[in-house]
Amino acid sequence: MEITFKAINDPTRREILVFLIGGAQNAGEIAKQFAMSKPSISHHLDLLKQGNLILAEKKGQYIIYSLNRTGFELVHGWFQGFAHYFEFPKPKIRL
Amino acid sequence: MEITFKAINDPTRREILVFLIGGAQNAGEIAKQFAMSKPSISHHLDLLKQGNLILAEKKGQYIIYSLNRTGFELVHGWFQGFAHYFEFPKPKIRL
DNA sequence: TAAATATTTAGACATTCGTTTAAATATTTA
DNA sequence: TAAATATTTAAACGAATGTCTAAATATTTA
Repeated sequence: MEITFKAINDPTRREILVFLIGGAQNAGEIAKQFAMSKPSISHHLDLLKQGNLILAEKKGQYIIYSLNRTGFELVHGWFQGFAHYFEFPKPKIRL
Repeated sequence: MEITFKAINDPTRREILVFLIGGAQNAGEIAKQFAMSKPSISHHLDLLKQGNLILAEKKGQYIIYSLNRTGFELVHGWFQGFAHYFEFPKPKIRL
């Protein structure tokens, strides 16, 4: 919980997550999207992984990162309590 | 956006939000819930307010805090993109 | 096996964050 | 108007965070 919220807190990490909506990518491709050193991105990927927001799969010399359902469901679940309080309007299409 | 995620990042602030699901409360009543000084809670309330997660209304010498839809909708909206990616299961009851 | 490529780990450093105590402001009550 | 109550603002400080460069590890290719 704590580590998941922490992972989401950083803007670069949120951008990484949004980038991965487009599909799984290796660390190098992810790093290319940002004006930041590879070690920094590597560190961000590590925190996202700790928060169960992404998965890492080694493929040869590459590591492929993809979105991980687990972390998102955790946060989604936490927000459900407030959803009831506010009664968010029903989405038009299937969630 | 940034300030809203930042506000949600801290565990004490998340607890304050959950506490307010039970209804609006003044700063003193909120502070009572935590083993922490009042100025600390006051600071947390300020950040939550900045993130549009709570509203503050002065009532005599008290200040009444309540949940603010705005911030929650902002975060909810951000997560929608991932919801589509994962297709979260439909909730059983109305959101 | 040596060189090249992909990625992480380690260490350092400035900035941000959460907390505290003390003081200030605002409102109510005696 | 003076005292009491509610809350915030200010200043200080240690801990956590994000970034960098340099070095290490793992894999592939020549």
